Amino acid sequence: MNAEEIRSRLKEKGLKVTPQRIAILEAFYNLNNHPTADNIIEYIRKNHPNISTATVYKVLDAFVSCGLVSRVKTERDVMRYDAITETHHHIYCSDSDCIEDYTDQELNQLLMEYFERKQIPDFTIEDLKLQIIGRFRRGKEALNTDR
Amino acid sequence: MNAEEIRSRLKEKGLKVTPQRIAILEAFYNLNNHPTADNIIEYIRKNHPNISTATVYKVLDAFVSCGLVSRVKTERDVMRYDAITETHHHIYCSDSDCIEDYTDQELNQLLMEYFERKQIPDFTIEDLKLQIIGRFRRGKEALNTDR
DNA sequence: AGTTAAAATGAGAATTATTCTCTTTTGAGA
DNA sequence: TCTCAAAAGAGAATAATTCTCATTTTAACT
Repeated sequence: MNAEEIRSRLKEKGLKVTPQRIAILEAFYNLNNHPTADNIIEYIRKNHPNISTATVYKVLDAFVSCGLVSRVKTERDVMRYDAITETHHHIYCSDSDCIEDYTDQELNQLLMEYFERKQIPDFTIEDLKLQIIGRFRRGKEALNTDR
Repeated sequence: MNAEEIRSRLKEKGLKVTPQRIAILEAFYNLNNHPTADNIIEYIRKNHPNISTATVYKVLDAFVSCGLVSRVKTERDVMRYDAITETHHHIYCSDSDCIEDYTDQELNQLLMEYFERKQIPDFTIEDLKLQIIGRFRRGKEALNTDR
């Protein structure tokens, strides 16, 4: 994902292109997984030492509003963000803060079919996200160093 | 759920029975849905005006540790708690902070069967929670005043 | 290229939820 | 009843996020 692609991503969403926004969106594509605001600040400060904290939060809000990224629900009091926009699910390690993505079209299909049969009265579903909570067995664990 | 039942709930979990803990657990059964620490504080202060904030947080942590309640993942920076311990899912209104419960044995079954077929390598599933995100249509909405 | 208005940024203060510290009190078993 | 570890209380401390407002920048329009 180069700078030009990032610019056009921003433009597509009707966002003004600023160096700060480019840096932050770039951070998403370079940081492994589900970063916190702080992860992003730390990352971008390497090359842009004077982007302010407030800006990062404001940009993140803007990105969330336009659907460029989404917030990840967690049990902790730090917000995490996700730049994957296609339907996917999350694996939450219960012995660390690691969150991994889980994408499987079959699961999506299964859920869609289920809710076609079982309507929730007066409710329109916009998204379905499965939280898969559990733990990785030792060995594999070392490979999952997402925070 | 009377005071005696609440006492024995606490004892079952090996927790010391204190008036504060009784009040807080009682609050869960009287407050509608997925309260925040603040909702609980507000509620219990009516009858126990001098329970401190720190105590409420400490008690909530204790309850979470012993599985009496669980934290609910949200996109906001307030923690919400849930006293339902059986497997269930959550309906998140995207236009309010309302979270409703969704319980259906068939869905649980469907998910279990799916993951029996599709194992996640080196991962042991402890819980599956579906986030059903969307919005209630007007009319019904007035009935869903969970914050 | 220059002008302009609206939007974005930066710096730091402010706020909010939560946690910590430390002293006092209390529950529950001996 | 006594004892002591655990729990509670008060308020300070912390951490993440939001706010304020003066300054700068973007992008559309000459």
